[in-house]
Amino acid sequence: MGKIKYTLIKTEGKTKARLGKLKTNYGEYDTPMFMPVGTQATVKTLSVEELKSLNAGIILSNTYHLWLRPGENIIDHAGGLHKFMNWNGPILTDSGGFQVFSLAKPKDISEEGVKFKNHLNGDTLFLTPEKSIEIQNKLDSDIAMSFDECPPASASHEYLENSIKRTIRWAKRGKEAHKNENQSLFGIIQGGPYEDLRKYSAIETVKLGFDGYSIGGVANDGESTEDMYKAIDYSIPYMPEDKVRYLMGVGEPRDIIEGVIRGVDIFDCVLPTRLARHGHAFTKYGKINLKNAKYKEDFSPVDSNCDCYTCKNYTKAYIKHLINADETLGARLLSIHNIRFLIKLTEDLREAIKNDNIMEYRDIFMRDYYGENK
RNA sequence: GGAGGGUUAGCGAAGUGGUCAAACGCGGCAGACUGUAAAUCUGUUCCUUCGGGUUCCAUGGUCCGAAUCCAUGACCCUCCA
Repeated sequence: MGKIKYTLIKTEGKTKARLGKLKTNYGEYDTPMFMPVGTQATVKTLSVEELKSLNAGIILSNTYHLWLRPGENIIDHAGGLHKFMNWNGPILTDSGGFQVFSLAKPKDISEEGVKFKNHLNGDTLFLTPEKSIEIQNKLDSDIAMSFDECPPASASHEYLENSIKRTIRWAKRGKEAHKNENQSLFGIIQGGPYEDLRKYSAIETVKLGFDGYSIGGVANDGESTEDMYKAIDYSIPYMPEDKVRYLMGVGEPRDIIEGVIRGVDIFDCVLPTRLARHGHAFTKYGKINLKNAKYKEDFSPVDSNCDCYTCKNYTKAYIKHLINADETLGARLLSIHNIRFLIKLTEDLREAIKNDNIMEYRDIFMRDYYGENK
């Protein structure tokens, strides 16, 4: 048991795409990798057996949500998050940084920490970098994230400059508060789409010395895809080669591919499970909406190219019926498929890196999925 | 046999003289969703060649004007015999 260890195996011939290995407390995993999100200590609608069957590696959980419910002490008493949720694979906990964006107002953010309105009962709460790390230590996840401010896409250069500096000070405080020797701690690079800010944030964060680094603030509320790629391109050059690189919150297939090409190793996203609950499915030929009337009598699988349990056993017509009837099995079957789709995408990307033909892979994928040649 | 109440768009249900092609809910049809306050949210839902046309059980009437008032009929419900 100990810290996570990243080993770079090779870099793809013509791009920055990296093939790597991640040694964790719960086994070794290949990167690039997609990590399903299970905010409340559950990947919504899925059992851990189902997750395993998808070849999932690391899964995510969330400090803020588990802090409120059931409380970190209960999870501690249960023997940690792995035991509590019966997941014997690696877990990464987000720090609550995203909730700074989604629940707090700018005026609630101070040097000391962030004032939240408890979304369950309206109580006023205060989360600090130290508190976030302390909670994550107790949750006993394998990877803890630094507590950062995740500013909205509309934030100005001036606002962002102050914000990233504070986030760096918070990262330092969090690192000093971090006590769990079996838990890795990652730093987060912010700075919006600005080259100078990303550079500054990356250099200063790396100076503090973390076990891995992530790029944040690219998938909050309508950042353009262009700005996301800028954020990656401006951050990557300053991120160490021997540490894993994590692009937070990204899961649109195009963005995973573009992220990998730019040198990102791991991704997480709520998209596959949320889309599933809303009746949508990723397929080789683009995203489809099972609610559409045209699938009423379509007795073919969601994606005939897919190897998942759902595609091997169920038809579009049946899943459409389940979604329309508001039956939870529909959401579950589509969650299985959508997560598998993204994990399979990363498996294919690893293969393409091995074969030094990731650009060709991208072009074919884009043509099939988006019907374009980008 | 007597006394009341009712009939509104696919369904349920508001509306009781003009601002009504008719609230709202459901259902239907689409769209959005990127570190999950998200099994949520948004749009649309009589026909249309977008000028307009035809509607509120049916027919007739009053009125400048009717889903709304009057008459008759049909059907439904409740209570009394």
